Amino acid sequence: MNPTPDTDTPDAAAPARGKRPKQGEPVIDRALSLLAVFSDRRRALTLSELARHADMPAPTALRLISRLVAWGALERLDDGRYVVGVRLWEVASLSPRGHGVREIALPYLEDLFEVTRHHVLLAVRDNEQAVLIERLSSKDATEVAYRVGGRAPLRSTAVGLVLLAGADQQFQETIMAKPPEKEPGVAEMPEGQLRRTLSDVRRTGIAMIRRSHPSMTVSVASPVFDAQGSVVAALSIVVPDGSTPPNVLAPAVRAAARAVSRNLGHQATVSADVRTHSRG
Amino acid sequence: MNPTPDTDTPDAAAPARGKRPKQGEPVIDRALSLLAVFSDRRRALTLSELARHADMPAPTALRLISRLVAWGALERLDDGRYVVGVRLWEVASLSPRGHGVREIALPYLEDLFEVTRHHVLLAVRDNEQAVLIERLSSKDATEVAYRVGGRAPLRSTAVGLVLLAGADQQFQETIMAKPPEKEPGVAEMPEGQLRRTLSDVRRTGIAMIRRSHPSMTVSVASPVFDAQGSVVAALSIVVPDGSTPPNVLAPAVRAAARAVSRNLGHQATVSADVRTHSRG
DNA sequence: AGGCGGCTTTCAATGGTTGGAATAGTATTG
DNA sequence: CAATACTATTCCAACCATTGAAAGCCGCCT
Repeated sequence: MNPTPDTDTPDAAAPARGKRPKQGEPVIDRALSLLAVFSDRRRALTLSELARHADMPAPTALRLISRLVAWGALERLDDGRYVVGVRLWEVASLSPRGHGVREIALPYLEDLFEVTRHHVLLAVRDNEQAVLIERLSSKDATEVAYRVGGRAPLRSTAVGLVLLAGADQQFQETIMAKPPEKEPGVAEMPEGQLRRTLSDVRRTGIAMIRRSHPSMTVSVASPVFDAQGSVVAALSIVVPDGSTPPNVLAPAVRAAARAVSRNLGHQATVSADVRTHSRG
Repeated sequence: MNPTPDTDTPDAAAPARGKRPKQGEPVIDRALSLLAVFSDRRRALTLSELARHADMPAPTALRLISRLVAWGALERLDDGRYVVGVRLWEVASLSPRGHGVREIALPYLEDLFEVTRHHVLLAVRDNEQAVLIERLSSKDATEVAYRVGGRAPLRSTAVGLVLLAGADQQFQETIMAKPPEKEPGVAEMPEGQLRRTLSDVRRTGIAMIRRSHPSMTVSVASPVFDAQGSVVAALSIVVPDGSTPPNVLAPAVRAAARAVSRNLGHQATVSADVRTHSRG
């Protein structure tokens, strides 16, 4: 029912035909932005949802998605919605900092978990946050804040503090220059105290955080080193506040972290003089 | 090199300039084929290696890779090589059939593992193979054939048989029409026996495979169902041949698989076919 | 019985993409 | 130390994959 179906002459000033408002973004970026739409809360999405969130026309989204589905990066459910596919998961499992450390650490995490029956976590740093690589939990454990694959702030979690303490100086300054992420149930640390804490973490190999939010818990974390002596991950245990005293947990966590480090090729050199002088 | 270096006028018959040998492949496919180059054996690759294996010119590969790195799908190591990135792993962790079932199944896998101290596996089907989603192993367990993220044949592994038995009829016929994948250390099954085996698996909820290759082991697997009653995964245990009798393991594996199924929303209806469960 | 929303196909215009060539950097060899 | 070989990176003109409005479908709600 077009009100003016007659005149097929758009006349002058009507280049409405070939219009391409905002071409210019590389195809890959668009495809990746489609993947980025998926989140903890959005695990199954329709075409239009994907198109909307990735900010592109439906036909374009469909074409890209079809390719992703053909390859296996996405899968289509019976109801027409799309989910992240096993093929992508498969490739991602080759990520050294993802499944790589996980695979090596898992047996030790299991031992720790079996002995304590509390949450055991493994996390790595990605940019300005910690990413949870693994979490072992019994069915009846306390409520926990983070899920595997999720992100946590550096300044207000035990694993975060460990990873931050192990990062290079410049990065630490960058982080401290920024306002801290608000984290519910965790006391915010003034900069001075944070610096002292980080220094302590480096010295003792232990970070500790008490939080009250999802539930009253204490987290104890310890760094995992690679062969070059860099902190590549943080191992932690989360227990209900008041159950096992933290100072009892610390040695177990440290021991587990050291075991993992050793398996990563870290030479647990005795204290000092670990300076390598190579490349500027 | 050029026999006529003088005249800078290419003159006629010099179409060497604009040559387009084999353009025509969508950009995404190329990017994905770069990701596909990574494998268990190739976890860190140089630009030229990637370009070679993905069969594309280095500049093209570089451009695509740069985008992938910018997004976090790949990461660049200090030595210039590329590895799969944490960001990709993060998105992949949203895969329902990957980390999804894993997350739900993990506590039960842990229980089973803790009691038996043998390998516990979780696998899903992707196309014509099983993909290993999770594997719990103690540090001192027997040698094992597959790694998490790896693939296994459907016809010659316990999890494979379970997944095959749970697939739709048409798919099963497709598989059986093809020559079986050669698998070292596993006796090949003639079609008739395979059909009988699959039928047994459906009836009893248990598949069993004895293999001699990496070491002498027996695998016992059982299906995991979703709310619709489809087989979405297979749970299995792998023990050294001659240790625990398989008929002792079967109930434990079945129970664990059922527990996972229930958590996935499966209503364990009492099937008419299963009137006597203890096969006598 | 019509409107609405989402999904899919079509197609001409075009700009992102391409890859040879050249340059720069780096490791290996004589 | 030069020669060699390889890899990584930049450049750019030709061009084809990509684009998105438009229109056709389909199912659903009213």
